[in-house]
Amino acid sequence: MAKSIRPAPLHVTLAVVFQVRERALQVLMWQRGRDPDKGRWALPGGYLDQGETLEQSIRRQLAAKVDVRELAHLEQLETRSEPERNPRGWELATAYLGLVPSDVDPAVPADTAWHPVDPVPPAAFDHGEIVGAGLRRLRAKLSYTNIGFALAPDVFTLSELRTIYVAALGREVSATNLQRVLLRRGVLERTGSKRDPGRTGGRPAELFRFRAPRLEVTDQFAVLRPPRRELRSATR
Amino acid sequence: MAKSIRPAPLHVTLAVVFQVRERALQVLMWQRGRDPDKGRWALPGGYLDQGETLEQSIRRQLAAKVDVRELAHLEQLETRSEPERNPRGWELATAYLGLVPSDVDPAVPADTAWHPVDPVPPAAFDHGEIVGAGLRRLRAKLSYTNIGFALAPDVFTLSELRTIYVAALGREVSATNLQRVLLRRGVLERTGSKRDPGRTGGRPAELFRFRAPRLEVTDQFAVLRPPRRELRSATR
DNA sequence: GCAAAAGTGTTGTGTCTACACCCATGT
DNA sequence: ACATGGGTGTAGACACAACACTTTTGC
Repeated sequence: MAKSIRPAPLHVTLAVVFQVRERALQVLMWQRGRDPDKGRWALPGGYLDQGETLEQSIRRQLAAKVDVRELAHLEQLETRSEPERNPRGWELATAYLGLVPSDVDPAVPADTAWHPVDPVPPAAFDHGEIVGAGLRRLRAKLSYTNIGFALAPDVFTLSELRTIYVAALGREVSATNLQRVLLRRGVLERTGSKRDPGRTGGRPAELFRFRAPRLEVTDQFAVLRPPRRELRSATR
Repeated sequence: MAKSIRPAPLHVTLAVVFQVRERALQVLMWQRGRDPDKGRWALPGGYLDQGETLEQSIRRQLAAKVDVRELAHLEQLETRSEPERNPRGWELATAYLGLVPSDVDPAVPADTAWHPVDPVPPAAFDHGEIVGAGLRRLRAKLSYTNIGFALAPDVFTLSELRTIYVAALGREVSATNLQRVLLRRGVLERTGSKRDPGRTGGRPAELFRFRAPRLEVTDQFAVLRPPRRELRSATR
């Protein structure tokens, strides 16, 4: 068979793992101890093993290297193939987007840390561009899907959710309108219970939760909508 | 170096190439002459060569196999990795979405043909799912980007454009509203000239063209829009 | 009572669909 | 004249941002 003589590239999986921490969107990276790009920050990941899928591979890398089993969402981002992307040799990389809810604090190895994403930290190889791609994907999906569930705790007040959206989108979001948009779409639901106000007082906040724990498109036909008849029978 | 002993999967690139032909969205496939999956239809593509990028690879495959240089748009779709996806052995596949304007008719080899996409033809391997992914991507982008430029001729009447959107979306679209939506967004512009009516008469149709020949997001903030102040300064 | 925090009422705006109507041509 | 295909006017639906206002607590 010709298979054994055909050259094949090495293949790695990488993950852009985001979490909202201290009111900022942060990305998990580790500091390279060796050349090339020694001292720069790299995305977690590693080589694909024989017989595993890309998703199994990135889950394995994340579980082994950074004890992140709290991954609430994981989706494929893109596959990079520039021959010069790794100076050591030909290597393809398939990147994933991972999201961790804001109420957990995974233990990470000594060389690994969370970095605010606003200025992307000096990154190894093409990892800075990959972080940018993850950021664009996350921000887009925040407006037309329920992806917020993967960044938020199980239950939360609306001002907590607002903090998360502000951090992730990098701009102001009003709690008033956030509530109405997400409730109307059926993305959020009220739990019925309330949170005790602090010693500073104030009206007790209602607790909400996301209705579905999986990604759903909530605003499928933002524009160029199908005729109303179809909408009513198919979507409603 | 450890590189030479690490097992790496073979890597192929595939393309879902769509064109609107005879008022239907069709996909380019070739019929396999050998097992596995002999007689079933497969997407064009082939093995990645050393030192080339995925995009170079799929462009080479398309140019060599099916003389499609009229590709008006090409974007990466997804990378598939299920170990059993090719029974002959471990093989990853990176799929691309390609679009051909409706006014050209590329010459294709004898084993290759266009297939209406409504029932996806009996496909080899996981190619049916890949066609589905391409279809979803195209349909979504038709509503929030200018991607129609890649399916339409350089200039066209609105009823011609309507035919293309109807075929691609698989549902009714009114020419009236299509015109207004696309004109308002600045996606379309009038050429100033008109098309002669046939011998059947009728008011001569204005000719339009897409303003930009590259993909642009035209409806970035479909929902959860940023505050008006930011919109005015940044977008307008 | 008053400050603080949360939630609701309401208005205005922009963008879309739907449909009636008007326009320009060939026969 | 009138059939035919193309374009416009306009009303209504809807979802959103903005902001004033009300509710509920602690002190």
